[in-house]
Amino acid sequence: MRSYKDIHNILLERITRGEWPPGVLVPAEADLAAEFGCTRVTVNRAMQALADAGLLERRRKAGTRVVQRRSRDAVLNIPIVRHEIAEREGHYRYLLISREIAPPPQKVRAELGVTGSTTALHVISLHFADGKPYQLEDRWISLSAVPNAGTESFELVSPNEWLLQEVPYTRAEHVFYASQATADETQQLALEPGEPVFVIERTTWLSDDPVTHVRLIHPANSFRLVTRDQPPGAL
Amino acid sequence: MRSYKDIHNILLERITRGEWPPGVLVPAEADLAAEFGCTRVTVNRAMQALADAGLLERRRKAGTRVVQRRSRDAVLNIPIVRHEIAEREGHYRYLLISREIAPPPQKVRAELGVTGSTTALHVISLHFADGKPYQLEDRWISLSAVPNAGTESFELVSPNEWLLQEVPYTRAEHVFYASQATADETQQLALEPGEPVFVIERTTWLSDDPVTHVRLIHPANSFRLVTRDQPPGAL
DNA sequence: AAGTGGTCTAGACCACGGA
DNA sequence: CCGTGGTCTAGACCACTTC
Repeated sequence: MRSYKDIHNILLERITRGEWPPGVLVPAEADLAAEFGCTRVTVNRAMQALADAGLLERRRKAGTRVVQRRSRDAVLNIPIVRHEIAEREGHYRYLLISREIAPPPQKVRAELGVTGSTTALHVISLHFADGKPYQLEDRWISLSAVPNAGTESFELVSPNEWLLQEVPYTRAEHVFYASQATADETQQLALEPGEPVFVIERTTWLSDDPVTHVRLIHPANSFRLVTRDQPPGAL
Repeated sequence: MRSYKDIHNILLERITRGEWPPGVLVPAEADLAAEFGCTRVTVNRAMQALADAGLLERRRKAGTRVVQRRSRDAVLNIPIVRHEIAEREGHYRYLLISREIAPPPQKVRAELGVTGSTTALHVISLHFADGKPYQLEDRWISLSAVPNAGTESFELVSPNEWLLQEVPYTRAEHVFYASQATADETQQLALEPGEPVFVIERTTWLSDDPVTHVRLIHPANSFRLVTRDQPPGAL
């Protein structure tokens, strides 16, 4: 028996092997159904999966073509720091540095899409791995989107972890970059002056309502992001 | 009429709104089919999409549960440099620095999974945006996997672009990190001493056969990676 | 044993969009 | 127009896995 997964894998191989090079028109569903001795629906299921993965482009009447790839995708998995460190069997420690309600600076207001004198919750905290500073978390939380955050002290649970567990989100944007540590960061992360840091900035929304904006700052020498190893279009 | 996409979106909303919190057992396919007035197959299609996106966990007999999320995913799009710069309406220039066939150093051998005295093609090149160095590309190409590369000069087309067009791949691994530029890098990227750089390392395979390993080095002050803005589990 | 998801078939109708 | 993909239904059988 040929399942749609079998068919998917056969087609995937034809693409990755170069038997069906980019740009080429592949046979119609009906023809492939005949070839594999199954229904058109089964072939459709397999081809849709490949289209979802970005390997095929399908248009009615025009048929299905192999996509000409102009870029590569990398799927990053950004875990909760505590789990990340625990998985490496390191010793984890969390420290709350400050917590206050204040109007965010201009830059953060732009990210969160809030105006004027709206206040938000500002939490700065530090995550240690084996006694050394691993991540500085500088976060603003919208109190209108997350009123519960106002009564959470964040002394024992980091905002990162608390939010991921408590607050659903519909959209997230990430920016990654390298820079030199500021004076504050140098001190809090116990760095040498001028040392590079790796920064992750994230903003999340709950259906167009901004929830939180955070900067996660890591000493460059102890931090790397690695893609989950997942072949494109695998089932 | 309720299509499987409608049902998908309804269920997605129930999850992201918190109506179905993490860990909870959701109704069986048959029940939902009754609720939406459609066949079980249609509900199945919708729920499978949510399971593929990692929002649901399904097991026969045990039923379907909302996943407790322990991390966030970020989908990065890493374009060909030339397109990236062209899209910003910048001026692009490419320069081949060196091209030689040699045995790779230990580190690269480990990445490529090759042994001893196997030789490979080593190409170093530089990509400019508006006259300023933007990316230093330091690449090793397996000549057994890509014999064609031996006859390509790479004087006009960068290896990055040539490979993406010419050579299919089945798997890719990425590592991202920040560091201080080495002496060579400082000189080639026209940096001040000690300036930070943002490094992308990538290895690709064609069905367990290593194809290429590359280090892409960017001046930190002109480079940031941004996620494609794609809600989790969208159809 | 029984409940749940996984998948197939056969036939049907529709929606899009190229010629 | 009419070929192609998109999707639904009804019924069926199977494959797990928990009870």
